[in-house]
Amino acid sequence: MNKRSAEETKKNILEAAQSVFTEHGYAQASMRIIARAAGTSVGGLYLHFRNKEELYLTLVQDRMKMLNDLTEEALFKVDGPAEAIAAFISISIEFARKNKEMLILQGRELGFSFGLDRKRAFLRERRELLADIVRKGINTGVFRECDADETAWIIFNMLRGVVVSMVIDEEVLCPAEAYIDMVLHGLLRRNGR
Amino acid sequence: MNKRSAEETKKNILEAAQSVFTEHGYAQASMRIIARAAGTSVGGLYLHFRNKEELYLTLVQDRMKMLNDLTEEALFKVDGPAEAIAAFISISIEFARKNKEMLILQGRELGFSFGLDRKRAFLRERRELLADIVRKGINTGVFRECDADETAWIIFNMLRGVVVSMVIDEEVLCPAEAYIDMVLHGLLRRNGR
Amino acid sequence: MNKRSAEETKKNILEAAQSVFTEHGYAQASMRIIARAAGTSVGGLYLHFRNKEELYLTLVQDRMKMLNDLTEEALFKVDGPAEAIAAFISISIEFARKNKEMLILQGRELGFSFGLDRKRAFLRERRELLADIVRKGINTGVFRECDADETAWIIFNMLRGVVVSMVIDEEVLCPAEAYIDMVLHGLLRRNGR
Amino acid sequence: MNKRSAEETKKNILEAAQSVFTEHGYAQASMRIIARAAGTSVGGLYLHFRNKEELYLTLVQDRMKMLNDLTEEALFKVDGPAEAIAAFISISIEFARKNKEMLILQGRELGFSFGLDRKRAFLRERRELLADIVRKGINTGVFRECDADETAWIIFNMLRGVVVSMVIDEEVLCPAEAYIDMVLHGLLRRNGR
DNA sequence: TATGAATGAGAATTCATTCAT
DNA sequence: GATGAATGAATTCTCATTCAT
Repeated sequence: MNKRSAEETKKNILEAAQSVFTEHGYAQASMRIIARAAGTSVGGLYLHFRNKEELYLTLVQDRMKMLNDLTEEALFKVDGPAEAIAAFISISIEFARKNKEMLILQGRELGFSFGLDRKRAFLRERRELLADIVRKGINTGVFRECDADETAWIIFNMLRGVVVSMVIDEEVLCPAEAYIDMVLHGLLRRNGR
Repeated sequence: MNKRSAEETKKNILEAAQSVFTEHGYAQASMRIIARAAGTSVGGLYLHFRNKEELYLTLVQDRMKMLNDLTEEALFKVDGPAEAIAAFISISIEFARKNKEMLILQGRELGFSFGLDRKRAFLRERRELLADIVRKGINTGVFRECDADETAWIIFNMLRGVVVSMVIDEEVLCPAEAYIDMVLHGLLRRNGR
Repeated sequence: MNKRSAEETKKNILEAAQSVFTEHGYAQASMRIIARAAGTSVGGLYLHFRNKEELYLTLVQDRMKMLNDLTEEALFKVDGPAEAIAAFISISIEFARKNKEMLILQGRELGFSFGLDRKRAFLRERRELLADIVRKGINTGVFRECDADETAWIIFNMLRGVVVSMVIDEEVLCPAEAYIDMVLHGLLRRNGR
Repeated sequence: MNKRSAEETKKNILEAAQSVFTEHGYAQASMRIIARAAGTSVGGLYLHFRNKEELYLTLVQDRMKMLNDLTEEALFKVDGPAEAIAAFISISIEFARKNKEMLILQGRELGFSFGLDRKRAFLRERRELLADIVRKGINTGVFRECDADETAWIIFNMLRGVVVSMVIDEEVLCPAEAYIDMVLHGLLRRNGR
């Protein structure tokens, strides 16, 4: 086969793997099942990925890049820090809705290999992106004075919790707007409101 | 051996199991390793727990009860909904700091047995507790008008995200006060502030 | 405890063991289950029997003796070889009905230990008893000329088949009389009949 | 490896398994031993059979089919019910001599799965075949009046006893003719004989 | 005597990975 | 490149037997 079809096979495998990982979890997803789902052979998997871990991590990288691209694109279209925060939250929740467990099947199962480092780098980057937005909001007087890094952590963890919720709760999620509202306004009643 | 030592052994096993589960995750924590960590034999494990799942679930039940007790106690001492929210958040984060992964090693790995149902019931209960506080806040005019259930979900998921963060990030957490602040005040600058 | 109650305990254990062996088979009958059924402890079992095999074999010896006693008693009351054959068959089937698997759970599972030898001796003895009856029948002209030993084997195996049937078939057995009839008359139509 | 060698391996395994089951019995025949005997690995066994039970049952099905084929063939060549009975007995004993324990290692050990049902169906079928022969013998006046079903049961159980004897007794068997004679003539002296 | 917790070898089964075809 | 049979180590779990109490 030529390069193109090799690339296609790889894509096939990744898609199949995602659905299998999503359904069974990492440990319970056997290479045999993934191969079958991808319409290839067990050996075929090893032609494209050195081992199970690499297959999994490739998948994760893919999603991380995808989320980064989506976020970048959305922030580009947006004006002002409040809108930026709103966009960040919307994109994150929407993405999570579509990729669910992919985001929570964590490196812990994989034994803290290099994959975790990359994930951490990715997470840090996103947190810093958030912190930048917050900082800008404070500097322009749109947001109240606060520690931008801490605030970024908080919003970020809130979004991670949404992912957990999707995996565990089997209930309808509340809309992204509610999260945005909470972040922007908090709970306390405002004067003159 | 007498009953006392049986009870002690059980406690030993639970403690060892917690540390092994915490370090390796559920799937990678083998009964052999747990037995070794508990200073007992593989067979000994099965003398006290019917199987791996029961061992794990016992651990989880323990923590759930512990957290419930702590929360109840804290809320009893507190005045007003804002303080109640603050207490709920503090307690949750403090507890998570001490129990880490125990709260995130999820049912998916265990095949969605009754264990998951109990966890869900536990989570629902806590969410409802939160919702009650929020409702009271709204009714007394302390909190702004909002959907109490949604708000409870949001705060709850934020706290879950904190747990995830503890498991993954290996970084210093921002203090509970920051979370409380965010929930109570939100980000936007208030008039006259 | 004194000797009497020790003897009673032993009897208790044997009875419990029989019912457990009968229900689970030898391999699946665990000492724990037998102990529980006997209302004693696992250790208690080993106070009365050196090991599982000895417990089982004791049981088998008991039944063998019981069957021998019953047979002897019945043959004593009977006149003529035809009646003796009939009695032997009746007793055997009746006994099998009451003791079922005890007779078929065989030494093979136990690794051909000395137990098998005793069983074989028992079986040989019974076959010889049958052969004696047949021989007497031939000598007195009641039975036709035939090889008495072979005939004993045949009748004996027929009775073993009845036991197998009880274990496997879960159907109503045909009455002992039918077996007796077959043995005495055979299938072919007789002249003048 | 190609399909041919897969098929061959399967055959190898079955042959090895038969000899191991025959020697140790079902419960004591471990997959490790069977694998070693088949010159393959433990995992290899599971490549061809879902589990131990399936491996065993495949073996049993094979023998059942073989015996059915042999019987059918023999009955086809034979004239009259007496000869048919004789053929049935000869074939059964000859077959048992060659396949020994395969026929007696029982379903009880296997937990009464579907395997037992098939065995029972097989046994019932054979009993009915016998009953048909007997019925025909009665109708044509060759056999005396009797209950054909009961008679079939009796002959059948006799043959099962032969199998038991082969497994247990380690002695020379008496020839099939002796069994045939007993079934056809019975023990009692006939008039004018 | 009696108990039952503890032991550890051994069972069935799974599965990532390799490699001859 | 592609296949899928083969490997064997690792997993969970069972159980006869021992022994401190």
